[in-house]
Amino acid sequence: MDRNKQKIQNALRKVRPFHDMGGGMFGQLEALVSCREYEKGRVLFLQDDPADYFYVVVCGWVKLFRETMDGTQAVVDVVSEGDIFGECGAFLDKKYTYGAEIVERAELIAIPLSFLSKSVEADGKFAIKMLDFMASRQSKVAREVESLSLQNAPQRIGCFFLKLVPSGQMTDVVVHLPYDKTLIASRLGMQPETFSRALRRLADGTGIKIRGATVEIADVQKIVNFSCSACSSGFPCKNI
Amino acid sequence: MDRNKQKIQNALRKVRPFHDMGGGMFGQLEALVSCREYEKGRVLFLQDDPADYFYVVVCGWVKLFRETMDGTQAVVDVVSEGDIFGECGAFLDKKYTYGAEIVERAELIAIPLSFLSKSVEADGKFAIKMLDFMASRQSKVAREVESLSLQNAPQRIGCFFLKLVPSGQMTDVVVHLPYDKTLIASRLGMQPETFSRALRRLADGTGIKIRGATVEIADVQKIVNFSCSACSSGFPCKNI
DNA sequence: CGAGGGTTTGAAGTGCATCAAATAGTGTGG
DNA sequence: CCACACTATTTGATGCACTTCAAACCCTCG
Repeated sequence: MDRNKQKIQNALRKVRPFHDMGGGMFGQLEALVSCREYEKGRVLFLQDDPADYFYVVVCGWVKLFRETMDGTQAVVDVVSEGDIFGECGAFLDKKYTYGAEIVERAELIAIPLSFLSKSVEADGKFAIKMLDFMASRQSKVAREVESLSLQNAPQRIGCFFLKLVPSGQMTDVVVHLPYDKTLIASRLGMQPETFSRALRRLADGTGIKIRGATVEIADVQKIVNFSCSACSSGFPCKNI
Repeated sequence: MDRNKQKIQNALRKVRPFHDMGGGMFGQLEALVSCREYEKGRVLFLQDDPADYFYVVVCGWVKLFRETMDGTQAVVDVVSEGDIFGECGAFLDKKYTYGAEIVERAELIAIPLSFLSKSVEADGKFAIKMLDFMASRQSKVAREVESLSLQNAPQRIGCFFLKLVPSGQMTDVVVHLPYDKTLIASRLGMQPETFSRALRRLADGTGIKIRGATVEIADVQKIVNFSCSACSSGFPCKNI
């Protein structure tokens, strides 16, 4: 039990807008939350479902998506450790604006949305932190829009890889694709076939080596040159 | 003077998150703000400029954009009456995350960002309203992402027209394009030439008539059928 | 009236999607 | 440990949508 509390506190410390949450606030929170494991394929909620909880990702990957009337799916985001999702349900009509599905076995902390709105209302400092978080999230999404309209398929993949590279490392990096290539493809707004071919074009242009789900990057700068000229955030473009 | 105050108060009443602002808050505000006219072409600020003010649009149109290293421009949004912009500068690094340029002569109210952060910190109810606003803004941008990846050019234009139709009206609507076709094109992530041709395809498919900047829509439902099947927000999809 | 930007049209090229099929990879039960 | 089923990924062929470049047209405004 105590171990679980410790885990939750550690996890929250890494997550905006909770990273410097005071002991008092944590005290209120710990009674309310649970940390659980979820299997791949599990659907947490769907778009327009009434919303009660939002989630903090401790580990694993979660796909956020929307579905059109004719059945196609658009991937809004794929989130992981240190991200939160579902917080949109605290506002608007208390409905989720996207669906959420586990794509790699994940541990999640579920927190009542009521806790979030109460905290915002009662604690001005926390409200600022929350707004700060929302603003950065928004600028992240704005960049997605830009990326879709200004970068071609190989460039978008390069951009995606750059975000996986530990910051500071510029040579001989090995990164691991965090989830299916098919999902990466739809995350980047392209078809799986296009992804496969674009990946080859990227490799030809930057000298990276692809072996299954492993990518060996000899020179990070080559990817920067290849991808970032068509993007308005210079490198490093990690989402603030 | 008094007339100006009246105008500002009326304008703010139509704008989230200020629509039901109390008299006290307005009292603090009125000393700080000004309402001015700006000519077409005027650049208010650029991406990464240090931010002091955010703006409320009383009338006119303002383009929000980002520029890449190779000089291309991505239009993030084009806002008008009832919208605010630049509020992102209150958070993050106190920098604007996009540039702003007047595209149709506009009247704007400039409000110090410090007023915004103080109000959020001091007034819990207002903080909630602000977050509500940010959440709806975000879901709007998420829809843009979706729209870019799931709808083709003529469908995106149809979607754009639907947002110009007064709600409820379903037959014999005449709408007026609010700004240059070239700008609409880049707002929708396409080239002017593509816009021109796609507009014709839309007209062929839905029976609308284009005369210069005027669009005559005999049957709104035809546009809905044409555009909305590839979108996850049903009609009406006005941005909440 | 003439200059300049906005808009349309034409022709040609590119990139991505689609359909179809082969191949690799993964987990299953025998 | 192998055979099988099933999924993920790659490859090929083809078509369409959008872009690009070039030029004409239109409209407005000095």
